[in-house]
Amino acid sequence: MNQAVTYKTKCHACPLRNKAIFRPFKEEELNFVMKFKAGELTVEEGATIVLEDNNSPHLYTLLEGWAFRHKALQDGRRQVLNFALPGELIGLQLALLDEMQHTVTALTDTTLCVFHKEKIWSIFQDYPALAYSITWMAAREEQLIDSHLLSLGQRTAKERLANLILHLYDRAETVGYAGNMTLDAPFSQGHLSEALGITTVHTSRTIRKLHDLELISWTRDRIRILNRQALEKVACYEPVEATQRPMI
Amino acid sequence: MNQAVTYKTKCHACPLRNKAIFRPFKEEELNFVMKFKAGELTVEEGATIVLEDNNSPHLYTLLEGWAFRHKALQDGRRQVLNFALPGELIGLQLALLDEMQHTVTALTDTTLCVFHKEKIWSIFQDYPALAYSITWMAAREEQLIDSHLLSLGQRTAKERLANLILHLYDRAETVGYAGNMTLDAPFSQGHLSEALGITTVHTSRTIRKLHDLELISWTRDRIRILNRQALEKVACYEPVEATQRPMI
DNA sequence: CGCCGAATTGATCTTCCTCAACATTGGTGG
DNA sequence: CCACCAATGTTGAGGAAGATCAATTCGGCG
Repeated sequence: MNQAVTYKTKCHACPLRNKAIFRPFKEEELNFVMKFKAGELTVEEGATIVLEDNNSPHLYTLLEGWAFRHKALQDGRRQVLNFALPGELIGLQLALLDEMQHTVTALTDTTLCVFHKEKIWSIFQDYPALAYSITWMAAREEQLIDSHLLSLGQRTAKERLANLILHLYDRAETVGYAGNMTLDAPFSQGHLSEALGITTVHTSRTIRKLHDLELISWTRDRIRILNRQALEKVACYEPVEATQRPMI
Repeated sequence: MNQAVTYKTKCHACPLRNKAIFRPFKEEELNFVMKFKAGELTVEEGATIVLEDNNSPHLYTLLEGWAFRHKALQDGRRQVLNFALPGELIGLQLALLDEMQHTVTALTDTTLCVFHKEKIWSIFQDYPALAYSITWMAAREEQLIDSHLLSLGQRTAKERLANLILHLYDRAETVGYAGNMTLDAPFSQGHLSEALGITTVHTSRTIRKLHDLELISWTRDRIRILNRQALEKVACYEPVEATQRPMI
């Protein structure tokens, strides 16, 4: 399963923490996280990070790359629940509820920080500030899914697509994966379809529509927003405000 | 806004805690929660409990009745994100993220336990077990939304409805709001439609289909499951297992 | 160059929406 | 207690959004 454990990055030298979007860490907190950290993991594009119903003993923070959470019906229909970007926790449900009801797959080659999930309890006992951060992140994830749910339930395909592009752009920008109206998009139209709840055929046609309206341009691995204002209008977009957030 | 504060129920005499579904509480924990509790609130059917963008200083536990979380687009299209039953936290996103991106409305007359949200931090500091419970509940809520998301994205209207009925029945049963294949259903077809992401017209027709298949019966305020096995099949249902859960 | 997976396009079918009329229910006031 | 009203639910007809099926085309890559 294309996974390799290494111990490269020390938390103090964590390349993520410098990003403006993350709340600064005290020396003390860093030391604590270091103790909590079990190692580092590299996962290749397309490989599974956490499998549904699989009781892995780990909890992760995505350090580098894209991943996505998804969930399938018995007959194979699959829904992408959300995309994950660096700084986000993976496997929290598993750690807390002792069961995973979705799968997480690497969209690109990824690097992850590995934690032992049994130690999560010690965080709650010894480091309330970190425990609070974890809960904060869980609540934020819920917000993201809430708005995705609103999309699937109420928006048309075109609105959904426009919305997803803007949403991913904004999130990717905070970690340097997008900027200058350009989003490095490692997902295929297939992934997009599964997130939007429409077929690939219809996704292709919908992209074309936005393209013809000169709102976006689309190349294999790059999405460019040509007219943000108009795109937001199509999307009925409500921006995610970008206050500093915690990270573990 | 039809809200009245009282101080009736002492946590020790909380009518909910006896339910088998909830994890037993130590005397010590009860005392702590008592201190945290600010009072009790009664909200009438149809009234708003927490409003989007409104920075209420409170966090609630639903004690009695049904509520629902929903979120709307500017043009009025509205999506029900989830229904809330006794024992569930309301307003956690607000308490943690300091902003609410959805509204919570009482579906029936409800009673709520009121907490001051600033005190949430003291829970994390002084009572890690309770903090853990809060996070647990957040993670579980995420699971529920995940599976709702799967429905909206991948299931047909008929499957969605069948699924929602089973899901609500199972959840309601754990708190005594359903049993014997009968669910006391305080929601209108309108609410159901907004949860399923389809129009009321189509909801009505879809109910009729399940009715004609003799899977359910439907009266104004009561849904009866006539053939659970067949209904599960239609729904592609995956049951929520019912392990004991925490409550605050 | 040839292959394979991903993307595009067209034609047709199904699901669900829209609009509009009508029925039913529960509540309210005379 | 009945009559009326508003909200909710039902039914029909026609239309639009999106699915399905199938045939190409495109774009890396060995």
